[in-house]
Amino acid sequence: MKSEPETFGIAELERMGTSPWDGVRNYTSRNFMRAMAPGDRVLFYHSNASPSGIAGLAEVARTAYADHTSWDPASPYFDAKSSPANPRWSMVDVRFIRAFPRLLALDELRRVPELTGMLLFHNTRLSVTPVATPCMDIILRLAAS
DNA sequence: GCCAACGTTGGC
DNA sequence: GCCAACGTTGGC
Repeated sequence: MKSEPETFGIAELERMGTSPWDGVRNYTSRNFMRAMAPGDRVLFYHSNASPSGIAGLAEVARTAYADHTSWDPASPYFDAKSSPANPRWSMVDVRFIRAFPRLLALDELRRVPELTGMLLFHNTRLSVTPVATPCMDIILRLAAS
């Protein structure tokens, strides 16, 4: 799951413990969130950063529910086509597990042959993408090395 | 700040 | 339902 660290980074999640992952306004990403189950591991990716990359590990704490920021006119994520009666957008809750001792930069990840199939590299505009278990294991091992 | 990729909108 | 125009994301 991607977030711009200037807006919401791994440090904020650590401070909060558990946080709603609100503001996703892309159907593909929303659907990936709807498919998540509590306990699913989440890689926290810092986008639009220098460098961008994976900053830590979290987990899904609550299955998808309506993203109420979508009908809040004061929210930057407001969507006039969403309402409490007809919520268009969803979010999950995410719980902090750990920050990696070092950032796994996009550049480094791209050079790992076993990871080349990751949707992260192929649809760079998706803020939520699934990670295959073998990729997850490789990444967690990289983070520990 | 530029630009490529791509999702969304809306006219027809 | 097509597709051009436009907006957004995100790497660099």
